[in-house]
Amino acid sequence: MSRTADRPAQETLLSRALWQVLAEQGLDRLTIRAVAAAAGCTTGLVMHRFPNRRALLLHARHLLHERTKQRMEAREAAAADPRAALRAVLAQSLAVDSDSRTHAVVWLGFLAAAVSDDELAAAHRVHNRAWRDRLIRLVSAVAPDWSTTRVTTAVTALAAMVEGTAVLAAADPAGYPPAAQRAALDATLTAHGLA
Amino acid sequence: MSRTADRPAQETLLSRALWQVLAEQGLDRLTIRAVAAAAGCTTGLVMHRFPNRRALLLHARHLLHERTKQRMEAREAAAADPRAALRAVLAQSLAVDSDSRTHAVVWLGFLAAAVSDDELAAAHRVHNRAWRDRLIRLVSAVAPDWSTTRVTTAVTALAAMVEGTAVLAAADPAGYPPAAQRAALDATLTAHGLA
DNA sequence: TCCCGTTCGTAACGCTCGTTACGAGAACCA
DNA sequence: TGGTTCTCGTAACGAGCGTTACGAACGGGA
Repeated sequence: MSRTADRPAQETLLSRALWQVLAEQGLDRLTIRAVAAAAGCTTGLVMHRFPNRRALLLHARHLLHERTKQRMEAREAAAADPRAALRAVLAQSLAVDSDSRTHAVVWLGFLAAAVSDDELAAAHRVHNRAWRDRLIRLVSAVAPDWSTTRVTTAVTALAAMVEGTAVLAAADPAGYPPAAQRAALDATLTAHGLA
Repeated sequence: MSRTADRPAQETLLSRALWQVLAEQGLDRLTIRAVAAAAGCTTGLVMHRFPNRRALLLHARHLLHERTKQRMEAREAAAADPRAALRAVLAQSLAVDSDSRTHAVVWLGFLAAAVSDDELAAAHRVHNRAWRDRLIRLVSAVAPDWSTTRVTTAVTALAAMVEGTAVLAAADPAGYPPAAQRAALDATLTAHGLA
């Protein structure tokens, strides 16, 4: 070792810079130079931590997954019963404050990039499958007498509804205020008999 | 006039090339050279029809709107009653065949680009507002006794559900087959009492 | 204290991009 | 038929990108 290398501190510094660039400028402007500028260092350090730009992208995708998982498990654990857990987990996808809005923006960016990038598409499929499995478990707990096809269909509808709300709110925050997003979610849960 | 300039034919040729590049390679790879290659001409012709790349982008955005509008009005006009019209208009947003899938892919690209592009964001807001107004009209026709807040909340939920389904299917076609998308839509309409 | 390995800033290379300038060629008018 | 004008292909420029190479700075072992 030499030259004061504080690895963990640099990791978090670069991850924060990565997230910031991604939220403010979008996926296609996630350049080595932009990350270096946001982190207050030079491209040399960035390239010393990541072999190439692609690794930077995949690390950002990993960060997105980590943050999503953390938030979801915290919400589910804090819920009193399955109904509250289902609503909390679904509401976590909405874009209702600064954090969740940037989260939705970053997610939208990776979703759009996945259509012409096999690796990102594969990552999306894995995480989306896990997300659906979680919802299936929760819906089954709330409505134990439903058939599996009814459960999966309801989960598809619920997942699509919250993700759709999130991306629409990401692109038009003023048109989708938090109250409207929550009202739409509550109306959907009530309509499906899951409220 | 000189040198055999068939304007309308070139317009459609370039529009088709534009759409093809957009569907196959995504918004960020929509370059002058890529469009010229897809159209089988040189960059000179493209730059003679469009002043710059931005005009190309905005024309593509306009194309997206035109195609959406055409498909929606045809479906609504062909419906027997308001319920059928509502379902048809919502189902038009799903990604169930080759055309609607590329449509969803292109729409997803512009949506993601809108978060860091004021002009595209404004265009998105205008068209999304018109889309919501159409849904409000149809839902009001199906459920005339609903309050306006109930109608707008239901419309938000319905719009988010179909757009969410479309973008999820665009990113993971195998995970969201046409039957699953239609089943989710039908379940949602039934749950809301609008089937 | 001297040397060495690690760390990271600096600068360059090649590539692709948008954009511009210029010239060749075809239609049209005289 | 010669000149003019519009059309469009060709080629170049500068900017920004990912990536690489190199060298300076710094801490630790001898």
